[in-house]
Amino acid sequence: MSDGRSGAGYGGESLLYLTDEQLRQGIEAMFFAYRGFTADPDRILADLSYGRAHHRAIHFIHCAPGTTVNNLLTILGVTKQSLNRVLRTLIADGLVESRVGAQDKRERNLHLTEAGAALEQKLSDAQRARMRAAYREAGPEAVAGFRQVLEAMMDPEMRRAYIRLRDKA
Amino acid sequence: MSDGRSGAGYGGESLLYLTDEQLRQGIEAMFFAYRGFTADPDRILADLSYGRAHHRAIHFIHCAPGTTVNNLLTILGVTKQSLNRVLRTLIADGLVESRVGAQDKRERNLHLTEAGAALEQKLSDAQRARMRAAYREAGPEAVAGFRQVLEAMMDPEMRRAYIRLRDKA
DNA sequence: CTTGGAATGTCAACAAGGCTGACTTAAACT
DNA sequence: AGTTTAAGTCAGCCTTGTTGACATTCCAAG
Repeated sequence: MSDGRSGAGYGGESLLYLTDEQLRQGIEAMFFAYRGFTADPDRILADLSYGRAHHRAIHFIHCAPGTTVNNLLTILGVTKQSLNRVLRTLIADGLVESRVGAQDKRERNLHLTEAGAALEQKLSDAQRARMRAAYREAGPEAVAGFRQVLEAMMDPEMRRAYIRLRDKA
Repeated sequence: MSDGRSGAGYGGESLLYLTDEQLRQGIEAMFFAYRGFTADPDRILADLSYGRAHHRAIHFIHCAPGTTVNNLLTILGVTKQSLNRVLRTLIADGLVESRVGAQDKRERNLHLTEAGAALEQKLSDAQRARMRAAYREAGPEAVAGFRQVLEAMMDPEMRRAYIRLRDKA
């Protein structure tokens, strides 16, 4: 399994022969890049004594206003108890509003308040600024490739969720 | 290379104009992809009651055998107390060996034992398998772009560390 | 109509792994 | 000799994951 090289796939193997070393570099690139990716929002959140979990909740509530707790759970891939803790503080702090469902009263529909939307804006401005700079530096074709590889790296279920969100916009 | 258009409704021509929506999609792609990226090793580690922190330590000790604690600290971006907790269990479990430095006896040079190397192999085989599949699916040019964007997204300091590791190999 | 099961959300307690701060030890440098 | 540096330790805190127990609501079968 580790002759330092990995087998060739169907078609065009001469162009795509992936050594363990090349793959290892990709792994490290993901590690370091993800750190950069989260660094700016993390700094903002630290001042507010929130964490990355709060950011994720705010992000997806912003993208899908009125979503239920269960929806959010699936997207975020955490337990409902874990999410609930974060949600509770956001609601207590007046950033998120939780309305009892109209048809099904078991559900809660989640929305950002004005204050919540303002924080969302601040956080994503910071994150987008870095992303924009990286996109500009790398160029359009690199960006297309970037997105293709990321998509191929997702778990199938998450990939479907991602595509659903993408196409809705 | 000249038509520059590849799926995903992402036209390269629009890159001077990076809409918030396009950037948001990139942000979500990073989020979902990173989850996939860590999923396989996480499963293996859970059975051993280790966590991602142990994986990272093992990974970088493997890449730079004989590295010092201080080096590792800088690469991983955590405090020595945090790293020490992880390192202590790895040493106690016989996966990592800590040798007093030859020239500077204050330093400790870290190496994987045979058992440590075996676990490293198992973890990175899993992670590489996914990476390889994603690379194959996306194709060589996408991979080049992927790496370029990731590199541009890193903090400058981490970028230097990344390049140093890359060029050493 | 009632009742039992499924879905949804909440509360409590615990563990991993970050963090800070204070301190020790040993070696190196000046 | 005195200072600085590398490493390790102890204590305690916070965020954010986890399970388990529980309350509420809905719906469908009896």
